[in-house]
Amino acid sequence: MALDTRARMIATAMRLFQRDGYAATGWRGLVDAAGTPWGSAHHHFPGGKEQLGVEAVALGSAGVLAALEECLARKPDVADAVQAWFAVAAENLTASQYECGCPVATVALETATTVPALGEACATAFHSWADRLTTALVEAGLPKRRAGDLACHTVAALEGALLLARSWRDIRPLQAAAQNVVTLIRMAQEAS
Amino acid sequence: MALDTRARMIATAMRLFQRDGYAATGWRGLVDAAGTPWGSAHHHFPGGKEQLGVEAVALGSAGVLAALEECLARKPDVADAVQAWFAVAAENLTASQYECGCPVATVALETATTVPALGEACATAFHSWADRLTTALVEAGLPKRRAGDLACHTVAALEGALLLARSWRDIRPLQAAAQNVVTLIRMAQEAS
DNA sequence: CGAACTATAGGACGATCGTCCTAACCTGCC
DNA sequence: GGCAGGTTAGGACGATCGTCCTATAGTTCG
Repeated sequence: MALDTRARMIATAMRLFQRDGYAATGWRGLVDAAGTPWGSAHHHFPGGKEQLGVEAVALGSAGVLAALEECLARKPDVADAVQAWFAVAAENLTASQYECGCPVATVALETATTVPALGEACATAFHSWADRLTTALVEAGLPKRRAGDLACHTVAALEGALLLARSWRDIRPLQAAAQNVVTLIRMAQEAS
Repeated sequence: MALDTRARMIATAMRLFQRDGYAATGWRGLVDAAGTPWGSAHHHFPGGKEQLGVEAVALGSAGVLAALEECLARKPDVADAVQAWFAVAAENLTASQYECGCPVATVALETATTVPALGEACATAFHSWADRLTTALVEAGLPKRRAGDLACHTVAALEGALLLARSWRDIRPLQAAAQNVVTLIRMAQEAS
């Protein structure tokens, strides 16, 4: 099955890119890890490694967004949903022995100023999360401007906390970030 | 002058590592950018690229810590100092055309689980900032536990905001993060 | 059956990687 | 002046990189 091979390559790329980075991950290591044929790499991704990177970032981005969506659906209160979102991130981190933090951040930092296509894919990913969060906060009654700022800060806090947690091999930064962000959201809700 | 060459190599490595990442930066590009002799690379860094990485991270870490220290010295109020710290980061980002965000974050994500020596150097860097911030918050009257959590969240917010700002080529995430963190600090001060 | 298309197989290719080596150069001290 | 140490010069070395190619196997439809 062709789709199976392609999808497996993208999924493996997402995992390796977030663990080792974009530059340090090669085609050969990728096809070895994915168990996919080395000969079809360029066939499935005629755009080369850059195309693979864009698709891997898109897949990771969609996964994080889906997790947020599910938290919002499960928890009627926005602050609770955000808390749950951070908990999912912490769970993924520990379950992977601190290998899988954010599927976008590593690639984003590596390619922000040097590989335009990848930089844009990462920027889009971050925007999609912040946008979804913004609408949720607006629906919770926050003024649009405050909702946007708070959503932006929430995404930043998640990313930074994931970075610290991965570096320290300790999920405490995620817990601290979640607690503080929840406080800010509750405060903003009361003020509106 | 020997020290001059070595120091220039480390400073250039710090800049290139944070722009392109650790894996994507090679010795040859480094000595070209630094204008230092290619033949002395291994002479000054017998530990190889890994040693260069550790020293570059240490230099970057010291720079960020020095900036925080200066903000704390200049502003008597902790919240004001943190605000100024974020402003310095934003200034560095725009002055470098969004190339220089955090000198540690890129390397940290790339090497957290794969290059122990570098991973530890990055963890130490983050800890040094959080520790300094914690003592400042304790001196401002916060209970130790709350000070630690807040310091951790502040560092995470700075890192995450730098990531978003670099990706979006927009310093607004840094401003939003600063504002929210300052709010949290002021609130904690009032509660104590 | 056989033609048309997609996927796999496996490797060639030049470029670049990090490491390491030897010869030359410089500077200061006997 | 001569000699020892640290520094620079420049490149060799094998490994690995991303890209691209031809040949084979599998599938789809006439």
